[in-house]
Amino acid sequence: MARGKVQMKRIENPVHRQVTFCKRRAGLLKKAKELSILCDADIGVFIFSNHGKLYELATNGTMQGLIEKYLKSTRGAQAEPVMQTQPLDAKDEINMLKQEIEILQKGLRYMFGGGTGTMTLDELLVLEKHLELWIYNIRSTKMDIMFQEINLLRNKMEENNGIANFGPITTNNIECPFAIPNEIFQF
Amino acid sequence: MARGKVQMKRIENPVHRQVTFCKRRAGLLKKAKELSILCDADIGVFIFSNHGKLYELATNGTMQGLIEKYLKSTRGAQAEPVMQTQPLDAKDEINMLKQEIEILQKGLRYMFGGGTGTMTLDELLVLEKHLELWIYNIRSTKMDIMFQEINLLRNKMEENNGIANFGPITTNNIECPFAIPNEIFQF
DNA sequence: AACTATTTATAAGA
DNA sequence: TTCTTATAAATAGTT
Repeated sequence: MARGKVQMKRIENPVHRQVTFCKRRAGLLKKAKELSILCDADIGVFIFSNHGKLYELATNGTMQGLIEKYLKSTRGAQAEPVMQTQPLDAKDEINMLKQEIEILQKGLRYMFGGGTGTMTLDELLVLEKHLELWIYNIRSTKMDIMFQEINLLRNKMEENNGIANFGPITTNNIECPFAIPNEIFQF
Repeated sequence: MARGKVQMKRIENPVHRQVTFCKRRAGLLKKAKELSILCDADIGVFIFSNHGKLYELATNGTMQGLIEKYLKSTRGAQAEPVMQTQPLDAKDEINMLKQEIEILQKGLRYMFGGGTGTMTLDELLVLEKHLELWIYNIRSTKMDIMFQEINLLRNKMEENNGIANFGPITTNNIECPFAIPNEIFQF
């Protein structure tokens, strides 16, 4: 467009092509932005260079949002390639949540282990002890909850029959390790 | 850009805006096509007019294909066949993951709050399972490390005495559940 | 839509 | 890449 007309075909010289790509890419994105502003339009552009690098512009909100809008818009007309936005959203959300779980777990590791991803034997021992304590606490709490529930049940029964006689109480995997004093049912 | 510079803001006159939209839209799509041809790039453009009408260009293949490429590119190397999971499964998975996150977060609070929070029995069971798995992984890792160390030690001893005879190997709480073949000490 | 007067974009060179 | 500049293209305002 300057210093000579350009032939509309692939530029074979790679350096030349790269330079032109840079310049025209910038130009295209600028034009897109201008159109969007002047005419209040919503525009998405993505450009993959011949080596696969992505350049993008979404004039309003995110590219994700625009793509969804696009898919909605097209499926109305075509009636067939439908129902694709939902799975996309879902996939995204799942990935995000999985990442979040990763992070939480990493966070836990940091707090207990004290840092690195590759832990030493000693660190592992410390972590293991922490977790064992944690599980112990969880099991205690489970016990507490079950006792409370038994207590409630017991009180209800008392209203009718007087005090019943329970056998040994177990939860999931654990037998209650101590005798349950009757006082526990009486506050 | 001719007969006067243009202010870079929304054109308020609707007729004027519509005309400019037409002209510049054509220009943008032309530029996109040219860039694609000249520089061997893969370009997607979609334009929604302010009244919601869609204009699009996909320079190579379909917009669908481009969008998939885009999503793959932005999502990192996940490279899944993007559009095919069942929405219901996805929703289920999302809910499960969300619940899991809740539980992990509560678990953190629970641990650092010194024990009791307000976790339900079911939540405690889930957390317990997490921790059990975690401990299992820790113990596996410990095993690996110890085997490695034994291996090193063994090699050193070989330099002096030849092959020694180890008894059953145990780590903290777990006895090694299988016989260790002598070959393991010989690379 | 067509027609220009101008502004922009940009090819080639440095 | 970036800058420069001659020229090709795009396009704002008008018809």
